[in-house]
Amino acid sequence: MPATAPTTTRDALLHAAFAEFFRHGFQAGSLSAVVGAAGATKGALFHHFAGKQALGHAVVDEVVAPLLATRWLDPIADTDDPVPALQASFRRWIAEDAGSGHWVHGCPMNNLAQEMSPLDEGFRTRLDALYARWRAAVADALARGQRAGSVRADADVRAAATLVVLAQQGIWGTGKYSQDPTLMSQAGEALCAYLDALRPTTAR
Amino acid sequence: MPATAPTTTRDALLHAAFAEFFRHGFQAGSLSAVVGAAGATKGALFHHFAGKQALGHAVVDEVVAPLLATRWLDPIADTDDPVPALQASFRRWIAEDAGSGHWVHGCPMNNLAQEMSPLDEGFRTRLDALYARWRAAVADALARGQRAGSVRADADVRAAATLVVLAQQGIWGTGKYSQDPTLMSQAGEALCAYLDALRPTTAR
DNA sequence: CCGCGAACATACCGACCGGTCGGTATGTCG
DNA sequence: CGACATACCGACCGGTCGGTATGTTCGCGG
Repeated sequence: MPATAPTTTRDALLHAAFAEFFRHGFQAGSLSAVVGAAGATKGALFHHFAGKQALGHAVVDEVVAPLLATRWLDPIADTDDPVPALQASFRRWIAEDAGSGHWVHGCPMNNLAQEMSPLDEGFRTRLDALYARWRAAVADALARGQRAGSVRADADVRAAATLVVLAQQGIWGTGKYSQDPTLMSQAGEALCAYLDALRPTTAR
Repeated sequence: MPATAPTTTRDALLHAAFAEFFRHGFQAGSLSAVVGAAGATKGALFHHFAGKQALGHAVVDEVVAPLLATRWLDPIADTDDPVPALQASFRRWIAEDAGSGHWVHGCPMNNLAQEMSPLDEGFRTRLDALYARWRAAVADALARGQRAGSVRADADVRAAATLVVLAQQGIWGTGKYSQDPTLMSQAGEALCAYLDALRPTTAR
């Protein structure tokens, strides 16, 4: 076994690449900056990844996808009352990103999807699949809510799930260009109001 | 006099730059490609614009802003019944972009806002102002609807306007990564359903 | 008819990019 | 201990980028 575990250098590169692409975009992101931030060298990077494109794909698979799961999928995976769960997620992550300052760079997943989808089919299929999984998770949670009586029976769960995910893109995008956390949370509250309308009238 | 009038060269450069930045983004967009598409030269470009940044700002001021006005602002400028007007706009532009194929590149204004806002304050302030004007136009239209009785009096027009504009970003973003016009129009219909809920219950 | 500046064109520059390649250090294995 | 593999290093390459310096054309006031 080598002195340093092989996964450590690779992971350092992967996370440095995620940060670099998050801040500057994929195309404008510099591999020299990535290896610098990771404390590695070009040789190490090209040893572990076939090229910039492969590095980007690995970032989606191994960094972005788990982030999506912990942030948005897991919190609604088992709930029978999805409306407050979704509202809590939105309020929590809006507040957290506003506090950390990460919000000025938008949503990493949406950034990559918007920049790379028309240019690289590998990026597009990966990110399209992630967004489809996201919509399905929201739709499933809403359907469970319908069965449990916490969501109106006449609600179109597929359309609602599409709107929720699409609104997440819009909210983080709004924060990015406005650099105004007030506007961002106002946008979040507008979505929360929409979600409230999905509850049965008796529960309101 | 040159073979082409001076304003024509400048306009050709401007529109070629708009197309180039729309397809490849601002940073990845090439000035050589711009001058090639415009049938001009580097000398002409740097004669009319101080640099790539100034060219980009001019594209926002002189191409994107008028496009926003004709597409989204003018159609709701005077209406007292904003809900069907907004729905018609969304359905029309979704259908048009799906037909032209432009939709795979998303929304030009949102593309620039997402890419350049964290990097260039000149872009950010311009695009932030355009989005603010957009939100104001929607909110004004909804307020007129309230006065005319075509919009529920208890609706929060500011929050609704924020959601409508944010949803536009999300819908075009969804079309871009999914490359699925069906999903895009489904997203549009989800928003139209939300808009329907803004009408008075008696009108439904 | 002349000069003069605006409107271009052409040739070129340095910087930086992703990617390559010869080499090395540190193992493992028979 | 020799043969080989993995992990990593860093100088270097071709190419493209935004930008510039200089030359040329041409309408137009005098």
